[in-house]
Amino acid sequence: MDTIGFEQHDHKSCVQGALSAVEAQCAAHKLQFTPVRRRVLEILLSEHRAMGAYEILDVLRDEGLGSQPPVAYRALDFLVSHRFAHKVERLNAFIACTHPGQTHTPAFLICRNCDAVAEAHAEPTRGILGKAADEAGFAIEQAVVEAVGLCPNCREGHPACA
Amino acid sequence: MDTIGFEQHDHKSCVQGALSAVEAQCAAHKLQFTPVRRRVLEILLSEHRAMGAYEILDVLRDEGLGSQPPVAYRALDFLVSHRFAHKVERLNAFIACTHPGQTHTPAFLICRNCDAVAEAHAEPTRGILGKAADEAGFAIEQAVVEAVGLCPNCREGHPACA
DNA sequence: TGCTGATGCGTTATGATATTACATACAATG
DNA sequence: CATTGTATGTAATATCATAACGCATCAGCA
Ligand SMILES: [Zn+2]
Ligand SMILES: [Zn+2]
Ligand SMILES: [Zn+2]
Ligand SMILES: [Zn+2]
Repeated sequence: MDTIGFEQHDHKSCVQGALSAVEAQCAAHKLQFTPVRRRVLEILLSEHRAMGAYEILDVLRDEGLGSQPPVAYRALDFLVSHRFAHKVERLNAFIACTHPGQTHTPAFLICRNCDAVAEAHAEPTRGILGKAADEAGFAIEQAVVEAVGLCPNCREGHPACA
Repeated sequence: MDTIGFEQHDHKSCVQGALSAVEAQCAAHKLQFTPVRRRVLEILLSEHRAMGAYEILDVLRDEGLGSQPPVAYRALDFLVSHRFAHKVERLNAFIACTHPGQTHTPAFLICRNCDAVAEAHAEPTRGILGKAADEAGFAIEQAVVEAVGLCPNCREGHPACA
C-alpha cells in the first residue's frame, strides 16, 4: 500500500514501520540514532503532520530532552539530511518521510484549509523543469516541489471552496 | 527572446521593459502603482536577484521612502499577489517576475554557489505531480517549484562542484 | 459642502523562525 | 590515558514576518 497521505489508515503500524525502517537505515550506515533524534522523529511520525521546530521543541522541553532551539534544529537537520524527514518550505515546518530509505524527491500536497500535508513524488530532472534546466546549463541537485490547494476531505466539506 | 536568466543581457532595457509592462497592467486593472510599490519593483528589477525584505527596506530607508518592516512587506505583498514579483520560499526572499502580465506558474533555478536565480516555468497540474494530485483527489491551486543546484557559470568556474 | 468608506502609509511593538558561538560530555581510537 | 570526533547544553543574537493602531487621501454621495 503506497498511500500518499490523505486517507484513513492504520496509524500505529504506520509509525512503527517508519521507525523500524529508519532504525535499519541507521544501523546499516552507522548513523547515531540518538534519543533526541529518535524522539523528534517519533513526534513527527505520531502527529502525522507538518510541525514547526518550536512546536517540537515544546514537546522535548516537557520531556526534559532539551530546551533551547539548537536542540530541535540539530535533530531536524540530522533527520532531514538523511531524508528521514523533510522540510516543507512553504510552511517553515517539518514532516516525517512516508517512505524512509528509498531515495526519492519528495513533493508535497498542502491543504490550505486543514493544513494536512501529503507526500507524493516528483522527478525534477524530467518534465518541463528538467528541460529548462538542461537548456540553461543548470545542474539540478535538489528540488522543492510543493502544491497548495484543497485536500479531498476539505473539497467535500466546503464544496464552495472547490 | 525568452531568456530564463543566467545569460548576459541588456539589463537596462530588461528593467525598462518590465516596468512598462507592469505600468500597463496596473493601468488596465486600476491597480495603484504607488511610489513605494514602484520603487520596490525597481529595486528588485535592477538588482536582478532574490532579495530579502529587510535588504529592500534598507534601500527604502536610505531614500526616505519608509523605515519599518511593514512598509516593505506591504509593497511586496502587492507585487507578489499581482504576480509582478515572486517569493522564493527556499531563500525567504523576493525576485521580480521576468515576464509580468502573463499568467504563469514560476519555477526557479537557484544556484547554491552564487545565489543567482533564474525563472523558468512549471506546469504543476501536468506531469507526475498532477497525476498524483488527481489520484489523491487534491485540487492544486498554486505551486512552489524550486530547484537548487549549480548554474552554468559556477559549473565552469568550479568544475569540481559539478 | 460635509459625510463616509476604502485604501495606502507611518509607527510601535511583538511574534516566529533560525543560527552563532562556546562550553561540556562522552565514546572510540591509538 | 591522551587525543579526536561527534553529540549535547546553553546563552545570546540574527533574521524573517505580522498585529494593531492611527492618520492621510480620495472617491462616491447626500
Ligand atoms: Zn519522503
Ligand atoms: Zn484539507
Ligand atoms: Zn514570473
Ligand atoms: Zn552560480
